[in-house]
Amino acid sequence: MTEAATRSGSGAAASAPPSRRKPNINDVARMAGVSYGTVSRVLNDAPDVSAATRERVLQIIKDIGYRRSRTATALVTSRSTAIGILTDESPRFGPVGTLMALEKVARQKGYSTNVITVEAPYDVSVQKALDSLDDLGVDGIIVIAPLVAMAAAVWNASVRVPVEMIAAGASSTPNVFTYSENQELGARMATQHLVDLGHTDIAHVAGSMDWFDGRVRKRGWEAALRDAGLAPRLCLEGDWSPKWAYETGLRLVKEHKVPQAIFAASDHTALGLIRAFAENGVRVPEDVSIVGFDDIEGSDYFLPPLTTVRQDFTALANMSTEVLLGAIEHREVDRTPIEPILVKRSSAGPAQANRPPHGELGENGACDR
Amino acid sequence: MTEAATRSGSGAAASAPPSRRKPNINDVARMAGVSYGTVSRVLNDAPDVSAATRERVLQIIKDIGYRRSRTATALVTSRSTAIGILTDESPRFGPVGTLMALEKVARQKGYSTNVITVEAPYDVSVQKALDSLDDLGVDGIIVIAPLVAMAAAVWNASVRVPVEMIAAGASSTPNVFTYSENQELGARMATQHLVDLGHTDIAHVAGSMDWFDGRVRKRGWEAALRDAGLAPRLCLEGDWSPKWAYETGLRLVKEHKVPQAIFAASDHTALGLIRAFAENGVRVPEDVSIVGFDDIEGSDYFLPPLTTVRQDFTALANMSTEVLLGAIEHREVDRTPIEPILVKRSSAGPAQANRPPHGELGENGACDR
DNA sequence: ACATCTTACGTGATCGTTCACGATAGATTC
DNA sequence: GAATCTATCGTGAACGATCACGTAAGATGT
Repeated sequence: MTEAATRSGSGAAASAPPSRRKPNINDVARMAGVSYGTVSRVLNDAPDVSAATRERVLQIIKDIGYRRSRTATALVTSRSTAIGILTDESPRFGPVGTLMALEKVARQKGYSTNVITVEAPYDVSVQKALDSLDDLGVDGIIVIAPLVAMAAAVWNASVRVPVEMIAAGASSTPNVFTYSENQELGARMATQHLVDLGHTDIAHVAGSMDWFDGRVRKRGWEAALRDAGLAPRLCLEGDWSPKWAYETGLRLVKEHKVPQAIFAASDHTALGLIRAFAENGVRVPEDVSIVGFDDIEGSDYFLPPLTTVRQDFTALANMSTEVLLGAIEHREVDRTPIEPILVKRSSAGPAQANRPPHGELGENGACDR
Repeated sequence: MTEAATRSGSGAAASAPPSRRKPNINDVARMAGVSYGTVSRVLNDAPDVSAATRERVLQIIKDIGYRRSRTATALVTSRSTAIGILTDESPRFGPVGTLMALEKVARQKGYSTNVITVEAPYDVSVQKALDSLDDLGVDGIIVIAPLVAMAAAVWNASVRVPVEMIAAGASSTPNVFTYSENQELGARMATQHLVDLGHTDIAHVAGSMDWFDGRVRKRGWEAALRDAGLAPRLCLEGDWSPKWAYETGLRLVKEHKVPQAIFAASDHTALGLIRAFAENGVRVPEDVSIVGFDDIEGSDYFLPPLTTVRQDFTALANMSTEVLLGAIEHREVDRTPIEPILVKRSSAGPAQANRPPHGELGENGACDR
């Protein structure tokens, strides 16, 4: 642990420092022997300034460490080059990954970010957050809205700037446009993988239908089954928690309803399932194949390592900021959704000939609770 | 999925909307029949304004939906009521939890947040980020600095505003003061729990010594052992990953060096260890007791459910913003660190009489790589 | 009735920029 | 050599607030 400040400026942690006033555009102008207007021109790479003076001004700027005040610029231009990000307060895997990626991408494109988290009940918190963001003068807003209720609040809110919602499979409105990764495709890929392995009895242990992710992953599962000419059978809706999944797994075992294969709506769900099965001598993947969704950290070290679907948050962030910036700057951009990828590990194996699909349950297509 | 905008303002998603200009302080003044100075006074609850006009102004403000421009206020007061948060780009459990909690707490105290993520090499990215935050005009900065290299970069940087670093066990400098949860205590509690269970051969599968967390958790383990009159034996330093822990666990099994009990530096580390043991018939907790650190989501559904140490991120965020705001507003605040809590589940059990501690290895206190 | 003090409000300057114009100089044209 | 053009630069106003003063009217004291 080295000591401290080798650099010049005196830090201000302890108490009010005498630290010299920050230089402004007039200081630069004076030192360069020009007017502030000219400095402003070089700052904005505007024409009408000779190469010589431009060079001189630039040099002074570097010398005295001048930095343009974003506040003043924002005030006069009424553009802040900042975007607002709204997200749920729970630090869930998907939203957080998206958030971090979003900040990085936005910064690379010259935008700073203002993050505000919201919580239920959304109708009040979302409008308040949107207003705060508006106060901050953001040029546009990206809402990470995994929850349907949260999205609804956004739809009903009023904002003066462009709003983009990252919500899988949600529809756009005149006020709010939507972008997302193609999670339905991810779910299809997961299910298709199980089909390819020879399974015919593929259940879905779903997430919450209060979440777009839950809805759309279920839809993907159904679609893949349909494409394969298979009937959807067992489908249980939960709340994403390992706890619920564990209890569900226990019930499945007790009622002898463990299917050949399961597409779990998330890795956490898969985790609970696996534990319930392991405790009861049901082997994965020998007795039941499982594929998850998310590829959370550690999922490659589950017992067994989990076959799952990975989303590319960086790509998602890239595309969605591009889309928002396009709306802000009035240009058309491509909006094709990101495709997730299937990560094959060992929790899903080939169908066993000696273990026929159970036939006593599952009213076609219906999802139990 | 309801339709759209029930509220007044016309959203701006599609293209440039005609949306009426935002009202400013002069609009309010005119409508209330007073001068902008008076409006400013009611805005700031300043004296020298009669109850009647105050009421009238307030009503107008509400009626026309006036909201004060934070930009203009920031410009003239040179205070933004915003704080900057610097964090590592990797969405790790601790930092992310802290980040989310920080935003919420700051907002509740009337501050908005500007988040910037940094990545290695830190010496350049940190100074750049600090400068950006300065440009944004933040009143203070909180750095979530789990990595020693990141903290070093902060120490060497220069900033004009108060900087607080959340870094477990790091020391304060004149420029940068430090605050953190008491992770050493957490590690002591974890180790002490193992001692209480009757174990005498307690190893530490550590995190990375490039992280404060790694350093301080190891220190806590050593201290607890010392207090119990036990000699520190096996200690392996890793990189937090389940992968490394898994391989380490495998090695331990192969070399017959599996200790009675292990304090794992993180839940992810514990996860890798458990898998290696499970694959080789070493039972947890019967053959080896394990306690982790973090209480990540799902750790209660590991096989077996993990005994671990939980940190209260909300409390941490509360205290640390309080400390920063104290520095900004020049008042003294209490700085006693937050205490973590031990969550007892089933991965740590009583020592077995029939399994004596191995004695053939571990050069006292030394940590192997 | 005069001076003085309060209370309530208006006014001007200011923060650090951008932007539209106006002004100056030298170069070019006839 | 006068007129016009172009390149370069300076100036004033504006953005939306805050804050220190200035000032008018009514309350108070003698």
